[in-house]
Amino acid sequence: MSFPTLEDEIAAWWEAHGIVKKTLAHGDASRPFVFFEGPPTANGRPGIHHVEARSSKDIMVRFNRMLGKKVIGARGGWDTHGLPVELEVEKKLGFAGKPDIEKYGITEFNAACRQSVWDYIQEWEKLTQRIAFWIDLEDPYITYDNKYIESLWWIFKQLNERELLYRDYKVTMHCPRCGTSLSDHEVAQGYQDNTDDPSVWIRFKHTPTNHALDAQVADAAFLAWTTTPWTLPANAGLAVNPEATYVLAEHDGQRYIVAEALVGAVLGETATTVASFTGVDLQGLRYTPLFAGVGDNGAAIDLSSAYRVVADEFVSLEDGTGIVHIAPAYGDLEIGRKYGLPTLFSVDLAGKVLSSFESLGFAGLFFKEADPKITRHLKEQGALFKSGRVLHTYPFCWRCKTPLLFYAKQSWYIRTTALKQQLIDNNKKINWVPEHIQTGRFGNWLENNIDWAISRERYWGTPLPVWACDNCQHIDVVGSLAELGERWGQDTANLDLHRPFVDAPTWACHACEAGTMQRIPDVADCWFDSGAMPIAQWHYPFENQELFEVAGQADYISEAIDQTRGWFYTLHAVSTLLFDRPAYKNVICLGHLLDGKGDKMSKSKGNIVSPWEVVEKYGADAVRWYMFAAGQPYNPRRFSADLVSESLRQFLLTLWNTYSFFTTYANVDGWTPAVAQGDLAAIDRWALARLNGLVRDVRNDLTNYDMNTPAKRLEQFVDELSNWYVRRNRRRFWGSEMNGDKQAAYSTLYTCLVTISKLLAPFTPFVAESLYQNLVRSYDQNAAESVHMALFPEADLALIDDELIRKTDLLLKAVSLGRAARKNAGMRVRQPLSEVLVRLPRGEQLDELSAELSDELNIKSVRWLGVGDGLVSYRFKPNLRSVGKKFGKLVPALREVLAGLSSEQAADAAHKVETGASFEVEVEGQTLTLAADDVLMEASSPEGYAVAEGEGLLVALVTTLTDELLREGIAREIVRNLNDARKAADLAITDKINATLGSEVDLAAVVAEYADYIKAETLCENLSVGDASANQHTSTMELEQGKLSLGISKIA
RNA sequence: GGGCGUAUAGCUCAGCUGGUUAGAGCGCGAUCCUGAUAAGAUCGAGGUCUCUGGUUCGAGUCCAGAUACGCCCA
Repeated sequence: MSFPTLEDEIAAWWEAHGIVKKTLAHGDASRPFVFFEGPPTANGRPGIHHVEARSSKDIMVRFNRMLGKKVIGARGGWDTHGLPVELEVEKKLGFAGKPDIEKYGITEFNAACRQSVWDYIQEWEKLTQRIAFWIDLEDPYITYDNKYIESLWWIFKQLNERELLYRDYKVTMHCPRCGTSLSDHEVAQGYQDNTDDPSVWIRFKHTPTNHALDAQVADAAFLAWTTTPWTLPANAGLAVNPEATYVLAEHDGQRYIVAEALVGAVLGETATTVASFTGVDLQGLRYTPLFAGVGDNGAAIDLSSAYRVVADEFVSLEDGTGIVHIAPAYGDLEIGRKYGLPTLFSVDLAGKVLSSFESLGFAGLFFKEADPKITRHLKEQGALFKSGRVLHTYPFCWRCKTPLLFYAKQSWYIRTTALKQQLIDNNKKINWVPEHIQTGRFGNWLENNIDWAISRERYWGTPLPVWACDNCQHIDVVGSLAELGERWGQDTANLDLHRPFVDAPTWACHACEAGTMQRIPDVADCWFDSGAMPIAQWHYPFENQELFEVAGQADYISEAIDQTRGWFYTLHAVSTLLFDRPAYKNVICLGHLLDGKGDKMSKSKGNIVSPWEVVEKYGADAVRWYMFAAGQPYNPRRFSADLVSESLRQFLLTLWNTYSFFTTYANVDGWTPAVAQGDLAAIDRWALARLNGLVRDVRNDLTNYDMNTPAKRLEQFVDELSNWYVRRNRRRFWGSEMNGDKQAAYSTLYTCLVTISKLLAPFTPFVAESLYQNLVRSYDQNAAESVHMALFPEADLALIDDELIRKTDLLLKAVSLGRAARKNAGMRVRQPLSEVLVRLPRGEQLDELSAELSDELNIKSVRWLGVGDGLVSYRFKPNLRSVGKKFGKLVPALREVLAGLSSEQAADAAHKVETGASFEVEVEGQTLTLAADDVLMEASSPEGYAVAEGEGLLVALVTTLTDELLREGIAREIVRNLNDARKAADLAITDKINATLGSEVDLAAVVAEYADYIKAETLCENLSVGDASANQHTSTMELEQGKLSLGISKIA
């Protein structure tokens, strides 16, 4: 059995019959199920984690389609813009940064980017198909399409009209040499430990205004610490921790304000505390600026709100002075904005000190070189408390090793904070799997929402549709190609909406009638592309307006946890901004797949598992099944190919074996499902009860977006079907003529297999299809053409006989104990025994299943033990669940009292408990009344039997062997060995034989009594005793009496 | 540094509102069963449930703190 081969055949059959297309179109349009495909970029190879993600998407889509719904949005989608794409191309072209791109030409560069995003498209499509993630790959949405971009423009215009689009500073990590901002990812690559930097403590002299503490802190100075003296000319404020304690301390005749926790470290032990304050009280105090503040590009700036103390949680007391110098332009922009501090500048984008500081002698210096000069200047001004050097971690450009600047640049923002409450409220309407994301990671993120910095000074992306007047700064946001054409006065039909073509249209500003409207150079954050996909994939509102009414909000999406602040957020933000509703109703947030050692898979570690390797070896279904069954997909999980192999053997092969058992005999008997179901035996009713319970549960689980629990239920069921139902019923399928009982066995197993094929369809589409085609379509051409267009099974609740299921569970336990008892007594199962004694838990009886028990254990009779028969004694334990609440602290003593009951007391108690009556015990001087349910009663082993016990059950075997039993045992040994011989001789199961038993052992009595039995069991026509003839296959078997030779020959 | 999550047998994972001897599968050893089985059964070896403290008659489970790892953010 090769699953990969089977899958290839099924895939070919799907292809030949157009099944994927038919299925995608299938379903009741009045019951839509909307799915959003989170677009991957195809400029890298798909990994095994993509198999996980795509399987998780597929299973829910398939399931809902099988509920009869019409799935909308099952189409491919490709994310094509963004910095990662640009970097990839830069690398290929050997570029060192933006100047190289400008030199090369934006047209050519963007053409290269457009090309590069498809590098691995074929592999993505192949893998998507191979693992049967059924989406329309012929009509994907592509984020660089003009139509897609036009929808984004429409969104920008909406936002602008509602005043949600604005321009402000944003701190970026800037390389002064390359003249570009770096992405977080790039910055992370360039941190260097042990960077030698200055470490200076600065005095900020208090200035009295109208503050309550003015008098107290008169003539004192705030002490702040920094390792970047070059930012001091841009200082706009000082920050303290609102909850920390600060002191006014005297040191060398000077007064300083520092955090109490750091006073020793900063001022030394000799400092004396004059007064102390809570941080929040210092808020609003003012100080004398060190430098004259300078605005952006040297512009004059309103300084009325500058040079004061603010209080914020972010201030730490671990190092420094507990007072933090704030330079909004160089890293503290959020704080500056939060407290209304102006954004002052000291160096420009090339890292050179601004010319405004000319008179101080350090203008034009590179910021690192300016550090000592600035420090000396401060010393001369008396503002330096002390200085030194420090080794710490600092970021450098990963390309050119230049130290990076935190730099506030003008940037475009979407004012998401204006809709913070709506974002939070809409999140409450989303069903998160797992739940904790909703209030945890995602909820917290929304609570701390900051405006969305939407612009990037890059090339390959959706151009912001913002035109600005070069004279009066008037802004015009363009919402469509048509609008652009109108303003520009030219036809835009063939205009590529990418730089540099989109930069060409200009027009006269009608606000000032002097300037020219020119597009700002920025492109959009590519997260905006994917967050807007619900709208842009349909080119809404320019097309598909009716469809969008339904398709604009997803029933289901799924991606990995790293998308919380990525796609999950951008979808949510765009949908809330535009429509004030969540973009998706249900979301499964996958955990990451880790490698065999628990490490993250990454290219750099070289521990990526290729999906192809696993899929080719074990098949897509095995991989899919592993993804669903191996654990909750939202937990991080370890992955290795061996684990897939295990899950294949464990589940798919067991199922397959059960299925081949069925087909083998159905073929022998020419059985078809178009006949009456026959007389159901108890075990048939059990199987159908379990099956319908399974259907009910699996349906319910999947409805709740749980894919792991149903996978485990299916594993459990298939295991029981194979190892109990089939094993117990082999005899019913084998040999006898067709009758009501055999019919019942066939139809029961058939029903189970057909139902499983449908239940499995969302999980393992190939195997499910194979079973379905052979079991259903081969008999019924009117059935749905593919299992994937069939309806998901519905449970017949009337068949779920819980009582029978419970009893069968008990029976299985008794069987298991019986096998253990046989093992303990050294009694092989083939040797019949005379009697088994079984003590069941109180109130249980298994009379109607006793035949199953004696047959399975090969024991002639079953005797149920009761309290009155004197064979066993009893012992008691408290039933903690009920007794704990009643007796509390007495429980330990009660446990001892019960354990120490005399045999008379125990027998007496057993009689009472057996009838459901209560009994009394003395515990620590108190008389406690114990109801029957307050204790657990266990039977103790009777003497002289082979015994096993557990879970309230006791099984004891009578091991005395009579001659009669021994003869039967020998007969069974012979049957077993003859059947082995048949197998060894490669006979078909229906071949008839002649058999010869050797004469080494006297078997006259056995043969006389059991010849018919042996012949029937082995399809033997003639059974003789003597020497095997020359044409017979011979073998030898061991009996207690000695060796016995066997010979068999096939009857032609 | 912050938020969120994870930690149970050699491996991969269950363990419901606190309850009796903490389970399953794989792997290992032994024995057995079997004309569907690449399977299965029984027994065995393998656990200080990451650590420390607390609540409780009772903690893998609840609370607090710590450690390690992952993701996101600084």
